[in-house]
Amino acid sequence: MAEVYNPKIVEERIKKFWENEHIYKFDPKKSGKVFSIDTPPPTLSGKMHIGHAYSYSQQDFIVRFRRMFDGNVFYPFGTDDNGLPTERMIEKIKNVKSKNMKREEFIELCLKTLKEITPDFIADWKNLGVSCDYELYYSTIDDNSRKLAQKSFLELYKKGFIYKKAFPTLWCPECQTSVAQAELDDKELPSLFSTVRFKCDEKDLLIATTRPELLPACVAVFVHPNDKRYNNIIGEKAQVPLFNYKVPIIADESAQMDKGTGVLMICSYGDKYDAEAINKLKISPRIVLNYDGTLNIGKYKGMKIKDARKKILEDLKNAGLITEQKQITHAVNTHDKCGTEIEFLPTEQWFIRILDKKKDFLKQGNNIKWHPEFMHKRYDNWVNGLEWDWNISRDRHFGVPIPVWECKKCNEIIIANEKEIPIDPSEFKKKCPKCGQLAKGEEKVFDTWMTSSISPQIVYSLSNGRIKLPFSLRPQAHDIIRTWLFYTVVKSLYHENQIPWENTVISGFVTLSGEKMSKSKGNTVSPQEVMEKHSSDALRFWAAGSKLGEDLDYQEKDLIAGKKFETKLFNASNFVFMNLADYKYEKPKKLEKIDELFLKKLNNLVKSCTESFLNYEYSRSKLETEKFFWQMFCDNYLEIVKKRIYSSGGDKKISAQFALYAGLLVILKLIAPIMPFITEEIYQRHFKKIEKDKSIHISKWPSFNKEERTDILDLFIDVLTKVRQEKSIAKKSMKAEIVLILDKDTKNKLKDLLEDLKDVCCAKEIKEGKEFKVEFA
RNA sequence: GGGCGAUUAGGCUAGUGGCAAACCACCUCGUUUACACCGAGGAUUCAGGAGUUCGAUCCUCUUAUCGCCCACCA
Repeated sequence: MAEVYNPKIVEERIKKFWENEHIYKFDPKKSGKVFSIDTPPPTLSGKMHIGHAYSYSQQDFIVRFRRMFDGNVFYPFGTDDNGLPTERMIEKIKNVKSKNMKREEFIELCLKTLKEITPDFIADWKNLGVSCDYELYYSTIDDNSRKLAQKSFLELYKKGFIYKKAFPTLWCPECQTSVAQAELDDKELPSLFSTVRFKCDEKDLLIATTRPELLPACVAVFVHPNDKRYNNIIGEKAQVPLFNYKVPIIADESAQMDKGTGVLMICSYGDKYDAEAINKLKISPRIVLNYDGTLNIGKYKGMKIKDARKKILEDLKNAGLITEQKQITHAVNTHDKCGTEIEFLPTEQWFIRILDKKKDFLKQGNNIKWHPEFMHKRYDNWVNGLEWDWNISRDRHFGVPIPVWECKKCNEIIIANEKEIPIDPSEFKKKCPKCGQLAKGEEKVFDTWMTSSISPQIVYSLSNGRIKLPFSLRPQAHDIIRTWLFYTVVKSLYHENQIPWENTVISGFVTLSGEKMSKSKGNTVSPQEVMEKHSSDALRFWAAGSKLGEDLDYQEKDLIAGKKFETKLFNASNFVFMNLADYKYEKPKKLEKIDELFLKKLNNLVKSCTESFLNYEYSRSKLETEKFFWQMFCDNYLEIVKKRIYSSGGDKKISAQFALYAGLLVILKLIAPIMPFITEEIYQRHFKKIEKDKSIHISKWPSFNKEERTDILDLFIDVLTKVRQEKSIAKKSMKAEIVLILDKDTKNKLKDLLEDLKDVCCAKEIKEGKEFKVEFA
């Protein structure tokens, strides 16, 4: 009984081998070109999910190819573990609320928890065979990252790109922090659209709203200047119901006549346009919301927004102030981290100026090569739609502190000295150089993207100057084009006045029965279970099944296909080496014609796969190699040379053995980036003693010549197929003996291959006749 | 409403200006000197319309459906 391939044991062993032998260790001393990767640092949140497995596999295909092709890759690994996502995770697993804890206490808990969970988290990446140099490691909260993030702030501040401003900003009442435009999601939510009775000179002025709780925040009423219904009251005052104060009625074109009643209520602050209008008209705002999303006014004080809305509607109704109500659904902006509806609150925040540089960002985008190209448009689309400068401050605890002090007396801003970073300014006061008073340290921290957007600079610092900026490649998924990718471009432009990387490859998503996977829907697949059940190689094989940027449906049978491929590779390799027992690893004096043709075909495959990989088309390469291996190598070539190997000797046999050895090795190398474990196992078992490279993954990518003609072999296969067809029709065994009749032309073309044709067709004789025919004995 | 993408066999996906493809599933057969599996063969397919072309699944326009991103939040 043949040995069965056991991926569970093999993959574990191979993984340890790579680790112990430091196969993927970056060698700064090695000369020549380095292919450098700005690896995405996954957000530390429990476990790797299938989307990670999908996109990290895809980037690893490319990197593994480059390692073999270019000889040296710089492939670091980091974890993104600060800021809101990390806080939320810690709050969840430790069942705490950061806002209820002392800052130092919470930070300590975060750091301690991270230490506990990080190794297990990274283990998933290693299990998947992602070939990073895990010793080139960073965390976005470690000393070096904090230092570089603060340094980035100091530099940009000095260059005038950073400002602090009190401004109605996007605010999440759940997380109690300001957020950035890029952190907004849309949600379709049901809402009650109520028409409310305002008064103007004792006459009703009807205004429709979904936010009655903002009535006390109303500071003005807009009507369209051309709206005949309201022309006559422009300049007069309207009385706000329930709260009984007067606001001006102003003509403004932003009021659309066909929406609601055509009268628009301006509140501080209902949305961005309210904020702009109030700012433009220099009206003083009426702030009715607290940071925690409760109201601060009258009898509604302390109520949450939704409760206050209910209560106010009730009170309006009781006072007969509602004329109409209908249920609608409308899209609202929510916070992508927690799903809470976003509010606008005036707070002091730090911003990086980006709105005035849109053209430059578009230009930078043009200088990067996008794979696939259409992802570039998404970037342009985002840049064109920017409406806010980048808010980089968050009112939270666990993040990189903002290295500034502010003197309350003279409003002087004191930035940290570059020598003292990383620093937490909230821990002590600093003397104001102007007035000598003690200035208070900033308590806000940076948005996590402030740090991850300098990932190229962070990993550059790990390379001791061996790497050049820009990097060769940034791989990532498409959901963070507007954040990670965009912000990295911003930083590189502002700091180094260049693009961060020459290329970017963007992965798609994983779906299940056509639907996007998400925890809330509960339709997720655990990559850990898939690896356990089907092997990491099979998971990667599946991930190689679609192109860059394309979504892929998860189907278990694809995993089974990968597993079958492993079995086939394993068995074919064993079979080949069974037949190489007496082979002296020498070249034959003369190659048999068919062996030569087979090697030419192999050459063409190498050429095509190399071109595909260079073009980031790993799926094309995988498909071609898979087909070649299964059909050309196993089903045809092995069958063709079997008899020659079994029963002949001398140079004829050596010729076949030579081609088998070379063929299998090349196939293994071509598929090695996709399935690193099994190819390594076979290499170690059979090839290592001859090839000498410590690992197949640091061996040289097969070389190739120009495209070779193989028509004769194709003709040979055609004839073979036809013979098999005849046997199938006749319901005969493939081993049934025949007499084969070929037309003169065909027979002549195949004259050097007739012996092989006889062998593989089990033909007693090949005769020349009028046309193709198979005769059974 | 704007942008982008997709639509290929029963399912999931490749692909090409010139015979439409792999895998799984299905049907028929064969297999014991690699492969409790493997092999051989078979049936079935380019969303609809118009245009460019000798020729379109591929290029252009258009319609429809689906997905993603953005905008809309009175």
